[in-house]
Amino acid sequence: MEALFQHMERYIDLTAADKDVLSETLRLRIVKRKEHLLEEGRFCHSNYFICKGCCRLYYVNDKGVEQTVQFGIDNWWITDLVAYTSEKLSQFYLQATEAGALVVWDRRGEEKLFRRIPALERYFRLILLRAAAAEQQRSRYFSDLSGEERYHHFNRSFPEFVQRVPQYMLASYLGFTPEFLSKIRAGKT
Amino acid sequence: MEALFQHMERYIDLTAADKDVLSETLRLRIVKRKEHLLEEGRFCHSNYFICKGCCRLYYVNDKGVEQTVQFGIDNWWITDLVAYTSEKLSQFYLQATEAGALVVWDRRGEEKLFRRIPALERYFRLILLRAAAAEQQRSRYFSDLSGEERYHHFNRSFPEFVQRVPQYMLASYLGFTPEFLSKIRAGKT
DNA sequence: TTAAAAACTTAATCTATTTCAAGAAAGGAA
DNA sequence: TTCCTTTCTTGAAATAGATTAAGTTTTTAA
Repeated sequence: MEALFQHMERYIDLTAADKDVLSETLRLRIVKRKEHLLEEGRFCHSNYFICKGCCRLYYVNDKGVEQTVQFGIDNWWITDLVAYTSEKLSQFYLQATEAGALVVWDRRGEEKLFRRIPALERYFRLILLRAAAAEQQRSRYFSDLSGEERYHHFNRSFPEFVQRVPQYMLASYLGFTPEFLSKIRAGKT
Repeated sequence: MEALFQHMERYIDLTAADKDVLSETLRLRIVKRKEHLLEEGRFCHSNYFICKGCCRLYYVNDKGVEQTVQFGIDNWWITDLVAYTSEKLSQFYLQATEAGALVVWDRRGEEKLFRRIPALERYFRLILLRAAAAEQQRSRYFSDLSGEERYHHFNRSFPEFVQRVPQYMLASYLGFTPEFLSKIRAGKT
């Protein structure tokens, strides 16, 4: 929980009272490797802050193949935002790819929190802004680079991360097949 | 400007005084077809609310081809978020694809506005949340559908919009070449 | 410590999409 | 209207990456 406070304090000021309110309202969840936080066809009541660990948002296509659309690591928020905001059934799975600890932010009770700690509006505005900026960049790399270039670029940008997840998850995130990633690696290392 | 107030009031309450402050701080800008609001290599001081019209964010790749990464129409905000938030030089062009009217939100003066009208934090949080949710959906369609399917899906979802922009802009936005789009169209309609 | 499951590799074949090149149509300005 | 620019079309040849299938290596759980 301390990890979340520190993250928030990068963007806003929190009083001791604010932290008490947050501690009382939010709860910690310990997850095992491969544990699901959300499955397709379920309602999504929570947004998750990753204190420690790695999660991925993925879906399963008609052929039964898992496609990862987003990764989250320490100090990121992750959830199925469509399901979370619209109260519709989720079209995604949310899974911990390694053991870790999360803070669970519940949609029910969210408004109360925003009313009690208005600075949270700002906090989420700012992290969503960062995410949107990152997404514009990613859009660009995605259309500008070939699959192979995309892999090398990602590898250079996040070398430690590439070690943390299975290749097949990374491949689908980067927009190609695991077999192709295997070839890229064979060609260069 | 009235268009912006109406949009804000979908998410937050605005007093008459709030509107006065906004009117005094923000300014309206009329744009012609093809007019640029931002060019590569420039600083980006503004975020734009499109009252009426259509804009696109694009870059020019090594081959000199324009790649559209985002469209905005009536009631959307658009800018180069990396350049806007980091105060670095822009890597994108922002262009009006048709004549229109925009509200210019200036970064300098932004903090003052947030302090005077704290509800704006919430407004931007909520629209960024929507954008992030839409982006997760888009990510999914992008990896799940073939180029041709993506075009048909987009065409079905936004039929009126497809008429509004040149095919080559749409093609790069959908992730393929104008020639290919031409062939898709020839094949069906 | 071992068996089973999960993850990765390799190679041959196949295909969606790109590239190139040239011409046709449409649109705007004069 | 006419010209000039922009946008769109068409077809042939090339290619990045997918698919399939089988085998190998690594990891996990018992």
